[in-house]
Amino acid sequence: MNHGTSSILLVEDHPVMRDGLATQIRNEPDLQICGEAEDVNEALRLVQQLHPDLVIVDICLKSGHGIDLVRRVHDSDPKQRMLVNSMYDEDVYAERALQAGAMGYLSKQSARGTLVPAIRTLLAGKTYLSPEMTERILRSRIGGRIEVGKSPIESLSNREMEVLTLIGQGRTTGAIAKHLHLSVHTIDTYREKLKIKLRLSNSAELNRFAAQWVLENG
Amino acid sequence: MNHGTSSILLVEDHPVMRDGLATQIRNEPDLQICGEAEDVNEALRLVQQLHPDLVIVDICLKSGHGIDLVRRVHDSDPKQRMLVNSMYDEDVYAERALQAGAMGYLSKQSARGTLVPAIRTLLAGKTYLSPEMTERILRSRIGGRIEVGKSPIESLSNREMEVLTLIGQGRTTGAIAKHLHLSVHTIDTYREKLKIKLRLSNSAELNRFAAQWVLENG
DNA sequence: CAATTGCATAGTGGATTTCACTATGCATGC
DNA sequence: GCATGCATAGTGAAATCCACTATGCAATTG
Repeated sequence: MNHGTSSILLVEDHPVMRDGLATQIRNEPDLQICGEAEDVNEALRLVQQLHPDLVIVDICLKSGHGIDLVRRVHDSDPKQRMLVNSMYDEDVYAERALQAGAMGYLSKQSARGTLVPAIRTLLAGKTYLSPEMTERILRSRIGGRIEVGKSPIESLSNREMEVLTLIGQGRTTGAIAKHLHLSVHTIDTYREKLKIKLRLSNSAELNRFAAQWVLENG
Repeated sequence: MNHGTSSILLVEDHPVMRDGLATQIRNEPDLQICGEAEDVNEALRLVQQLHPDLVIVDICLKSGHGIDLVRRVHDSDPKQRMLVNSMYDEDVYAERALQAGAMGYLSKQSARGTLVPAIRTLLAGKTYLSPEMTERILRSRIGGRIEVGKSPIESLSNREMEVLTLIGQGRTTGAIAKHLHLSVHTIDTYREKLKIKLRLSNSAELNRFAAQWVLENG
């Protein structure tokens, strides 16, 4: 597959962002965009149908999380190459993305012009990470020593993080339940878990923490 | 200024996103990108130097917040037209952006192809908001026109402001009542008053607003 | 001056959320 | 196979939210 053109599927619900990715990719004669998807279901369908050489997934999609998509694609085809593209400042999602089955992670900080090298690295069957991320992950894996400034945020599960974000956007328990198609009891349980993990003593503090967190990180 | 080409300054620290914006703008012969900035200081310098017809500002920048930039530019030149571009799902920033002095707000949800119409609307001296946002804002201020630059915070009484601060510190209704030696009912009434005056639709939004306000002021 | 308006305070009652529990099914890991 | 963690959901009592009404006191205004 490497000697012809390589097909790329874009999963991105932000139109301007999609244009940005497309523009950079179209400059490369041997790369071709074979499809675009805006949500998880559409993306899953297209992956099955087109079997692209590479899928580029945005972390945050309208319906459902990018990480979910990565996991589901990885479950159905562990060989599918996926590059996760994050718009957030902080790399709270990097390790999660890799664990879910992505082979590369591009953060907002990534310098102009890293997209194409990242794509080529993945197409060559290798893993792409920014130098900083590589450094960070290696240090945390090998040393095992206490990481300075490590926030309890990182101990949150994906679902917990998702709920935290929604709380921080000022949504009611009921609204969150509806949004995620879950019982209010379930959201309630997540709130309790969040309070324990983040060492907050009541709902008011959780709301405040979530609001600040959303302001500072996506 | 409207019969020649219009100059646009991009303030965006995400390279792919910048490409996306640039691609769409370059399709229009009468629009010209006169500069690009990646952080607040560079942006301020370029605005002073180039006096562009329009500045497009991303909400979240590496160093400092996009809203800050909008406020600072607005303070130095209230006539400068600014369009805020948000990558977030929810419109937590929309009203803040307008209050800070922006004349338009594009969210992630904005349909493909709303960028150029938004630009033209601003260049024509009008305000651009998505239909949903317009609806939302109009509903919350029936009769009153949109006054940018004036915060509803100013309409709060001293006691109301005090309660807002305490809410933003993450305190319970009960805790606030005890702290101020008042009945919980009274605090409850203040909460309701605050929601009305600040045009928030429920308690969750009030908590979020208060937390953000305390972060930035108080 | 009487009337209105705004503020601080507090109550009622039904709907919703919080909070501290328990519980099940499914993975992962040792 | 047995512990641990995650996602999900329920129960019941306490707290809170939310939309009302209400009172007393100031300042403003016609």
